[in-house]
Amino acid sequence: MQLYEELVARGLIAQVTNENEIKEMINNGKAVFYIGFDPTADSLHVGHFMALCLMKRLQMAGNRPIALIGGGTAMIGDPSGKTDMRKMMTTETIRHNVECFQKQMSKFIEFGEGKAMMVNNADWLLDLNYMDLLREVGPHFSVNRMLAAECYKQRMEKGLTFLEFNYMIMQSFDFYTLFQKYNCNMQFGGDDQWSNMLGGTELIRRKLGKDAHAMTINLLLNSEGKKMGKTESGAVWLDAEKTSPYEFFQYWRNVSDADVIKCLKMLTFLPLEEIEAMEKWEGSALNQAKEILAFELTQLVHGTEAAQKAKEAAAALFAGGANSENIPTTVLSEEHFIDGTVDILTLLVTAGMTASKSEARRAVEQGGVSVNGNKVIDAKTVYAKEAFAEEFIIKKGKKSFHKICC
RNA sequence: GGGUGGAUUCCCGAGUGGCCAAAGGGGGCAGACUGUAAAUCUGUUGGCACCGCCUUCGAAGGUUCGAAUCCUUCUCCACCCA
Repeated sequence: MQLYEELVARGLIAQVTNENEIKEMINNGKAVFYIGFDPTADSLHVGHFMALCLMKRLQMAGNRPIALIGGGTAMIGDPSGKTDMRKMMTTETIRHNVECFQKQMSKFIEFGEGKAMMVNNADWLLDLNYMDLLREVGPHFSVNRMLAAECYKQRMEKGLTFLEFNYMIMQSFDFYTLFQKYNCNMQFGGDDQWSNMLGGTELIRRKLGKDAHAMTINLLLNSEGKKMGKTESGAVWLDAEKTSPYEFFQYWRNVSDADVIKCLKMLTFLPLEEIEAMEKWEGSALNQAKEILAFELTQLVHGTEAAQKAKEAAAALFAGGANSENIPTTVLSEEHFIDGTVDILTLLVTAGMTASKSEARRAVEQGGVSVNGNKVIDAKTVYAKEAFAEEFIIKKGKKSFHKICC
């Protein structure tokens, strides 16, 4: 099976400008393609991970990847898929995020001579002259058509500023620039980027009379149609500091039945035949598939050792509790103790298991908290310092574990 | 620039002088059930020293015994006119 066919089989491809030409190009390693990443946070997340995997697959087939970091476009903020106006980011934040992105990306993709290339669109966007730009690309964009684009349509109800309206033009200008500088003839991205990407191919055709291509990958949606990779407390980050390998593992271990196979196909590098075999598993047997999914992904993101540890920690905890080296841990310091003791509410809050003492109290009162397997009944329960010499594991609800030591 | 309507707790959205920490829904959290899934049912959902106190209804002032509700100014948003 060739690359393009595999991408289709994995359910990755959403829209393409010209199927035959794209197929021909990427299957034969003739594409120079780029994917843009706007540094809107200080860590990459799962959506970026998918794009990076795609990059890797294409690279393995001999295509040349360009990772574009949007140090310039982040100054504007992409309105696509957003219902509200974004807060403008400060230039310092953007610069910091760019650095974080660069560091993380190098872990997934090999950059260097003859390998992948990394560029920052701040390098050409920041110094643009307004008049020159207007005269150069302005005539090639129809406002009527832009307003009809899906990504703006949604915003016509809630409001759209001129700043954000220009996002499409900047992204188009990126493609136009890369086409000229590096012969970049293809752009990939999430499906929400489709109209922005077409803006680029259009601009290249009008300005240079040449063809460039665009292809989008499906967004990772769960069976309810919501974007995956998000939890209540925010995104699932690739940075181990922001989302620990254990939490990362657990996120994927807990996907619903309906989503396992899809995730395996879209996110892992496991051979399709293997995944198709798992498709036949039913009921609780699917738990095994979830474990494989969680392990594979944790391994890709955090390495084999971390994945192994996360898996063992989870197994130990859910099997009954003993020997759990690798779960999230909080170390207490002197100021947590009053008269040599700490109360359970303080522990829950300090461990970050609840946001406030009130929430902690509710959890205890509703019978949702246990320490080393024993249910905590009284919210006023206190623990002496000596209690932490032994293993001390708090469990909140069914799945939330945390170790406390001194 | 002129006019109109709006800003409510995580989100949507009720509330137009005291009975408001604020209806209802969504989401979250916890319990039961279970497979670390889904569905369902129950409880809960501002904070704290928790039968009491404190802080919230865009911001700042004011009227009043008392304001999310009334007045003034300001900020932001949508719509209409230019």
